[in-house]
Amino acid sequence: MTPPVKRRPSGHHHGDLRNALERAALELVAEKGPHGFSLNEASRRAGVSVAAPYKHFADREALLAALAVTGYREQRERFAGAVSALDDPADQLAAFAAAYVRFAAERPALFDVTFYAGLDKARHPELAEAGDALLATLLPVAARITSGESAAFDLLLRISSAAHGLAVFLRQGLFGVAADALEETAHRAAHTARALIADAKSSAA
Amino acid sequence: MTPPVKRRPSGHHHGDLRNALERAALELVAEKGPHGFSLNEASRRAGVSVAAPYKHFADREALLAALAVTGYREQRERFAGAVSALDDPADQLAAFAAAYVRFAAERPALFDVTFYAGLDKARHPELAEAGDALLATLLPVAARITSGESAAFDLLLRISSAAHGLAVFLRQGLFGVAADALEETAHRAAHTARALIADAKSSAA
DNA sequence: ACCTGAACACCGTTCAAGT
DNA sequence: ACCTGAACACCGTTCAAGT
Repeated sequence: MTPPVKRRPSGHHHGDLRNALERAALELVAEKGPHGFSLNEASRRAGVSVAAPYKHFADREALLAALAVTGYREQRERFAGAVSALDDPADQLAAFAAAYVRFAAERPALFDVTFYAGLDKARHPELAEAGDALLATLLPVAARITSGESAAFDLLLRISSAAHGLAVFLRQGLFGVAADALEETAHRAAHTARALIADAKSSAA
Repeated sequence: MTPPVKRRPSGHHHGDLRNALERAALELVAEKGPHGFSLNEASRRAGVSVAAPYKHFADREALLAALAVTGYREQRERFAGAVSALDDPADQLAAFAAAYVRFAAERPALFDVTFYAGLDKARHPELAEAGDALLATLLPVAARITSGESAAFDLLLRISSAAHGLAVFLRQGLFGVAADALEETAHRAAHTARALIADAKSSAA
């Protein structure tokens, strides 16, 4: 039997304060929204002083940025999974669009932190990198449909922005999109993706 | 010559503190982003005590909600203008999509407050109303293209979410969309709208 | 009716000090 | 190396009091 990890030598921590803080932060966002997160409250939940986080994160924003990187990474994994499960590139992009909406619905706190925490990309280059990695995963798929790299980027941007818009509407209940209309909205994203693919093909012809 | 309005009887205000606070708030958001706004700083800029705003707004969120209503209203005006300048419904919806992107680029602070301030619609029914008013302006246009109210709503939702996604990407510099690529992005939104219209027509046929 | 002054709990951040 | 304790400026909000 593994010993319980509850006791920690007072004055030190259990060795993974960084992760504990990230988890507490995500909890807080889930409970009170991206604005309800405070470093002090997260410290309290992790059982440390309010000064402790500064040994692991430069400031409040840096913790959020770390979570956002996690968000991008999980998106990339989901998208890669959706792509690798199919063969036809149009099917793959439609699945990507649906997965985008599903990510927002199934990981709402992570989605909000990643896209709604007001993180400045210029101040957090890791975010730009994570975003580029996402793009790099999908670009080859789009390139199998279009002729030319530029057209592939264009198509991918259109599908992504349409999926993002639907994901945001779903998250915020905008435009009459009910928060529980996940399947309908995911289907809508896939449908839109197919329409944009058809348009890209007819433009190329 | 109209007398300068600078002097105010100390102890009272110039009579429009509410507006002065809203302007100061929008200034702050423009300067430091939607999270950089504080009621105290806005009070300072308006030249009143930190308690004064509470005679005009229930709390910090209520001020933001008032600004968001302004945002929806200005959007509606812009969209109505784009629609009334044209005759063909497809042209009108394409112009609407382009205007959506332009609003984000030309009124960034207002766009951010309206969509990125984390306002809870359940707690601010005025927001839901303003959003519905927007929808009501565009629905008849979409209905001229589709057969049936439900299909019109569907088409409008697709065009709006695509435009919203592009607007967000432009505002946040996501997905390689440069912040200064306004015309290109507006054109992209219009193009996407036309593709979705074509798809709606072919689905109906 | 509209505003001030003072107060409270809370937050982000810093820094010297402890182990 | 990693954390605490105490401190600072700042914030949202309340309330009694002033005119």
